[in-house]
Amino acid sequence: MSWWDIRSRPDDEDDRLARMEIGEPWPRTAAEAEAVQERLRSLVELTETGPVGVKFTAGLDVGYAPDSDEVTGAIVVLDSALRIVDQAISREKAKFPYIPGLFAFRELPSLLAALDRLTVAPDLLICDGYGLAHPRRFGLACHLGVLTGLPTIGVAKTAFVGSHEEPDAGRGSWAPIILDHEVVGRALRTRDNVKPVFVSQGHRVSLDNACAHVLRTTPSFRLPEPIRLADRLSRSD
DNA sequence: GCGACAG
DNA sequence: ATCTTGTCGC
Repeated sequence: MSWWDIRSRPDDEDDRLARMEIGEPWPRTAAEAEAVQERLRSLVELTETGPVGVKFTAGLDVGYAPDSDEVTGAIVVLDSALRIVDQAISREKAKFPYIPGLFAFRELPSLLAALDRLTVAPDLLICDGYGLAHPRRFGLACHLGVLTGLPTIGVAKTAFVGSHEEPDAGRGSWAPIILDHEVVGRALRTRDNVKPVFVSQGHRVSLDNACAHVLRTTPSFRLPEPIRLADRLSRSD
């Protein structure tokens, strides 16, 4: 049995929750984690249009080792020509199990540690997962944005919440993702005749610009180059 | 109640 | 996410 127990109850409500917003301590139960999401979601900024001349774009991903409970957070920073200018990893024991909707509590600690190890400060973070397109409108990209204050975008490889039409076959085509009668993201085609990716706002970037940044950083493959490279880095060694 | 469910 | 044989399609 693992050290966590998602069935156990929190003891001392409010002060404990307030401290958990900044990760002291890190939530241990699903109820605690959901409460933190409910409290932090009001801090998400969705009306800013986003940075214009982005110099350094970071891609973030987390890799899992086969026979351990270790996670490896990886970040790659690219310049506007998509050349690598910095990268960092952080490997540590997982602090939360994988639970759909609470994904961030598993991946955030190693990503924040890796961010601390960068020497080049990114202007924009592209996260592997969702942002606004989330049951409580607070996916990994929103959470990372609120904690760092940086503009963030969520890019996921599979559908999670909401529904969407099939976008046209050409690169750049898209269809809105609808959840509870609201637009929470887009299914965006990044290559002709290839499955779309799922883009949603994280923090301080409009949906239009989020999609523009995704296309700008996706010259060759299905996924944005920053995420591809971070994924590769998270598996190395 | 049952299945589905970002990585 | 990761393991992993075979299978289907271009």
